[in-house]
Amino acid sequence: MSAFRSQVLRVVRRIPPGRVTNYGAVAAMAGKPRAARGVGWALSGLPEDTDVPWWRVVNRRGEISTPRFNHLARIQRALLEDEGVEFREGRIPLERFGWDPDVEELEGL
DNA sequence: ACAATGACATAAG
DNA sequence: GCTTATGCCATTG
Repeated sequence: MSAFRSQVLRVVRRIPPGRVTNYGAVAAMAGKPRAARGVGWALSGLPEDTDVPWWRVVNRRGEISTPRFNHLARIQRALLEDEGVEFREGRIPLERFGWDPDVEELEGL
């Protein structure tokens, strides 16, 4: 278990329900702004019973980046919709559901 | 240490 | 907007 992976999981756990973020942002919050791929790897090894909301992590376009040939993508979408996240033409409007620490404070004002 | 892989990101055509 | 190419980071053989 690398420190990087622990950080990634810690960050993903902070993502509020009904919101999504991208790998790059998670990587940045984990301390490695360019480790988006590392984040993807970290999430790929998560167990099903994990307490980490990995489904709130999508790619920069707001699309589900999980393998299309796997059930994973399907359950991810189901979980997101269940939290109130809307899918627009197969992708999520990051302008509304995209989560960023800065935006979080702006909205909280 | 090197090469290859991956749930990525960004730039260029 | 889509397809390629390049860069980046962590992990594995």
